[in-house]
Amino acid sequence: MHAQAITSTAKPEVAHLTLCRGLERQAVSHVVAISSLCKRAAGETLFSEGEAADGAFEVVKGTLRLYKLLPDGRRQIVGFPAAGTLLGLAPEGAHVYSAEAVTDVTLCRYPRASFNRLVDSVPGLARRLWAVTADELRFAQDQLLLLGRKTAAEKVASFLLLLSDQQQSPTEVEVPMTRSDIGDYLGLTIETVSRTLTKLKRDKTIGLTSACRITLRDRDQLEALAAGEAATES
Amino acid sequence: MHAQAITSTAKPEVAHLTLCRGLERQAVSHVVAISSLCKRAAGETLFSEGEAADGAFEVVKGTLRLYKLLPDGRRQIVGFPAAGTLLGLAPEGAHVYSAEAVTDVTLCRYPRASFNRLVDSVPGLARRLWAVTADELRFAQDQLLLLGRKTAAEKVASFLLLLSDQQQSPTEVEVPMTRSDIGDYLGLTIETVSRTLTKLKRDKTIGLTSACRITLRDRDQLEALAAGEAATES
DNA sequence: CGACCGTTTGAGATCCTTCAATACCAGTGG
DNA sequence: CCACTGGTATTGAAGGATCTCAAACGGTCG
Repeated sequence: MHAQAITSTAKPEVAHLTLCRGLERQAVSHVVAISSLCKRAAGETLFSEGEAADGAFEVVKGTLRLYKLLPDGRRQIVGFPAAGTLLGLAPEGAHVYSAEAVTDVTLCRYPRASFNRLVDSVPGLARRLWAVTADELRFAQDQLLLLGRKTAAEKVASFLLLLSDQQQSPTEVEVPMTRSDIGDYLGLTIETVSRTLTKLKRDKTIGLTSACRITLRDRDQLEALAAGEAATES
Repeated sequence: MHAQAITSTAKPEVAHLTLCRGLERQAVSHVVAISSLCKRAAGETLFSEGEAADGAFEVVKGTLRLYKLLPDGRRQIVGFPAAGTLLGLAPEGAHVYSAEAVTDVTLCRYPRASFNRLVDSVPGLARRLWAVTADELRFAQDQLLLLGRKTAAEKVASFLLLLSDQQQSPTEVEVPMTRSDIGDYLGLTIETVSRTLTKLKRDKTIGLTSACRITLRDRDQLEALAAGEAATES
């Protein structure tokens, strides 16, 4: 809980970063030239909605939460970027969401000005960034379907499968975020999240080793739920 | 209701299309060269989720609805693109949502292969498309907040202001879509949409000339509602 | 006029929330 | 070692916003 914001200028091992995939040797060296490492302890803020966006980031290690707030404090989390995710890419002005560290995180930072020059000078980079952003858009639209039309159980099932995908672990997932984070991501309250998990446990669809460690015992059932195949089990 | 799908190869007056804004004279002529006009009557399908994406479109006239379905028929509308909107831009494979005409529509179509060549050959185009997609992403994230955390009244108020913006009409909006469309856009049922509109009318916040014609009588109140400023009026 | 389709309105049910209490877990200090 | 504390998670009971089901209304078209 003790805040400790470290921003080093040490060059990350940038060659295998997401931003560099598919780039030529020389282009990669340019990316390395402008990047710097940046760390945040769990709970710390990376940037806030409305602040000037002074650059882009790539998550190297750990998990962030990105969220938007309503004036009275209602919160909607729009994503939990993990290692390999680019963020803060497009905004030509202010950040459109806030970013906090869920766990201790390491990031790679690209200052706005040099990043823009890079995009102009490296052929194909704009197109790659376009593709990345288009992927995020697709993901956001899936989330629209989830928030607008799925039930609590379907939402939670979708979320567990998302974690499973992210962690490339078909049966065992780590849940670094709190129930409150999960609720604000799925448009539910913490109580509903908790109750839904308990119900899935009773049904032997999942196992709850601890609050942050979940076993996917019946992946088929979870996938049916997440897909919305109205298979209402008694 | 009688289906009538016309696809002409007549060149649209493409010079002032969204895709061309900011492009040089020669580049514009290239865009013109690959584009074709395309029309759909109200209710007709432009493409369906899962189909191969054979090109991109720009709405020239009219309104579309883009939506995703769950297996049991639950529908989430992800957007109502109107004139000036580009769509089907990014997908390297299948469409990720279905598109239908809400009103009679005119579109400009860019076939995939030539469009891709264009993106590679026109400097700055990829970057522009990236910016367009980033804008859509931002919009989708606002919609996440709406679906996940706003009340029915806040959702409807946001929707009316969106229409007002789209139509650049501060007090009078045309509602071309049905209550069912609105409900599936806001994550509500048609009954709740209708009741909410009736309540806003009783409160003299809006006027309901007819089902598809709404007067914004108290824009401040609508904006306060849409922003989520928990101003619960008696 | 009468049928049709979308909208509005009403009454009751439901899912999820709210409020409140209890349980759990880790860290701290006695 | 164990009680205490603070924070998070779980569980319970009651309430409410929205949904479901059903009927009435209203505009359009033949």
